[in-house]
Amino acid sequence: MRSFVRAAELGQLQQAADEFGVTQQAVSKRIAALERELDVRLFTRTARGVELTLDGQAFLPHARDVVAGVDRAVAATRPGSRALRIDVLGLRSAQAVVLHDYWRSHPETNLDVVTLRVDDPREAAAAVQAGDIDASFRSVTDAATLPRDVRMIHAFDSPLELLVGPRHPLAAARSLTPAKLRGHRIWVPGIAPRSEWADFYDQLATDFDLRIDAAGPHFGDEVLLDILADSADVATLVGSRDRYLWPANHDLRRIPIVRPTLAYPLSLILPRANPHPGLRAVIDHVARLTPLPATTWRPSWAPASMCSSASKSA
Amino acid sequence: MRSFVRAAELGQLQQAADEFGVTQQAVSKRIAALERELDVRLFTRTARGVELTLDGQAFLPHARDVVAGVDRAVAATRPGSRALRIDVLGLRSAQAVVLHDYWRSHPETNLDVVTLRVDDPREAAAAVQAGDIDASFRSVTDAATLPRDVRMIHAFDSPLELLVGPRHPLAAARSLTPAKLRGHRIWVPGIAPRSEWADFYDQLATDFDLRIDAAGPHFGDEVLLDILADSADVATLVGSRDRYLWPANHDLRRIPIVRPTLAYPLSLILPRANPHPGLRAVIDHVARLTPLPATTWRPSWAPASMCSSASKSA
DNA sequence: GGCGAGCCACAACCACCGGTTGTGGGTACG
DNA sequence: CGTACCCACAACCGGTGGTTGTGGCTCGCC
Repeated sequence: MRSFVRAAELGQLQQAADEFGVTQQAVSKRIAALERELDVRLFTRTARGVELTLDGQAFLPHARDVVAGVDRAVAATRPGSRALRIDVLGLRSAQAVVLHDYWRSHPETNLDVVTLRVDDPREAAAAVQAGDIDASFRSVTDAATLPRDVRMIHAFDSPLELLVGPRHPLAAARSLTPAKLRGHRIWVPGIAPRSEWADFYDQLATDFDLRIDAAGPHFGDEVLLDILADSADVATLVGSRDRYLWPANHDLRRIPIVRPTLAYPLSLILPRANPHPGLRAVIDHVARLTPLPATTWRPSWAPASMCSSASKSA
Repeated sequence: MRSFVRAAELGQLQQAADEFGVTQQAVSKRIAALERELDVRLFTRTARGVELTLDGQAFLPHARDVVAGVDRAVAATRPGSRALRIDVLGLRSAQAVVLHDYWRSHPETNLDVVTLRVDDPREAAAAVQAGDIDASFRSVTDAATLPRDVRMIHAFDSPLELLVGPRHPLAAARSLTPAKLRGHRIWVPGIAPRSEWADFYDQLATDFDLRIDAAGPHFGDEVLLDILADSADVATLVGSRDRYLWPANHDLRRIPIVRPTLAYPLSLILPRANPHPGLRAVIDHVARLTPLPATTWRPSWAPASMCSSASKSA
């Protein structure tokens, strides 16, 4: 395809061959192979070179697209020149959704979203330190435990919603206060002990006298959603921006929690020295997300909400 | 790359190999070759399959992009399932610009713009008839000469502007009436005798008593622009939507012509039976272009301006 | 008009890529 | 603790994709 594109631009196989450092015959065979594979003629051969046929003209932009895509793909892994790479906790998490929003409003940025698949923010910090990733969205319970080379800035707060099946007694509510959850069983599987989420739910249960069951392994979202859809007494908590309900909707309901809103604080871990230049725009973007009400509940270790002033410190 | 994408989705080389109808070892070698070429590890191998590394995660969407691009590329040439293919007279012509506008407002359409490189509308009609292209923007002086299998509908009128260099006596005008052009030399090179353009300029010269010099070969836009920029007495006519002034601007001026506006009529030639379904939207789009004033001059063979009702007949 | 200069295509040749089969190592599970 | 399953490595082999050599074709120029 590279040969085809270049030959089409130059109008000659010979020159293209020279540029690629191969013989004219090699390029001729490449084109011939391409034509054989597509079963169309791409060039009309003339005495002074080649000229695109209709099929060739139609093919050319797509071929350009492909070679550019290949270049982007290899650039995405080359340590020196690689795109902005940000770690999130799960591709359907609120962080991922916010990043996706950012990318949609800035489609020109070369952004790769990855998941480290580790719970511990310190491991994420180590990956940032090592340069494996440029930044990581995490909730850091104790900033002092981070390595010296990385720092952390508050990104945004993710408000929680209750997710229940149609037979649950709270299924019809339009919104709920935390007090209304008292006595109901809230099941949040897959929470590693002593992780950032465990701490969060511990405090939440204590402060509002809730019954949050964080035990048991997580067998995947689909299993969880299946159970919720069938159950009349199990509910779970999800971030309002989390992208759930993906497989077959299941007729589940998301019910906002208010007075106070419950917020899970998310910070961005980034290197103290030479952060990726593209990070600035991302930070600005998350800082402009609609702020939560002043009465919002946050865990004790949450950083003070900085609103849009956070971007200044980047 | 296909193997990589599929293996990443399935989490196993084995299954991917089964799908591709090759052995597991073959896929393993493909992945290994990719990793060697990129000089990164894409998968971590586990006992129950493979899992993406960070680099692999970053690479995956780009790889998906590439394979999708390849699929689009081959689809663009396959006769059965190919994209909407429309012929225009030059990639910088008003027709091409209008199509580009259309594509920008409907990025999802798979549109290929090609140039047949023939002047004669009947040749374009033959290409439409043969199925080489789905439609062609042309100015047809005599609809009766078209083959029975194709038909023609009015697309839009392209208003003309005068293009002059800074030293030309008319260079300072904000707009001009055709009468003001009288006596000035207008040079329109590259017009084949008895072509649609030749007829157009003949009538124009006659109706307004102008001096239009259509002789001489066309050595390319750059040469024409060079000559215009230097000359104090040569001007030319261009469509207001034509994408000229491309190389280095040359300090040329485009001066609209009004009272009356001079319009070059463009029709769309399309097959009478089974036109490409995507054509409807294109026709609707060009029909919605801002109409020209009622006093607009058109050549005698121009179809009556149908405004937006043209789309009905598609 | 004949001739040389550029092109591209075809033929023959050969290295190596990309598939095959066979086998071994590692991990999870009953 | 054996079994099942998956991936990697080795040896092998045909075909792809490069090379050199050559021929045909079309310009443009004496």
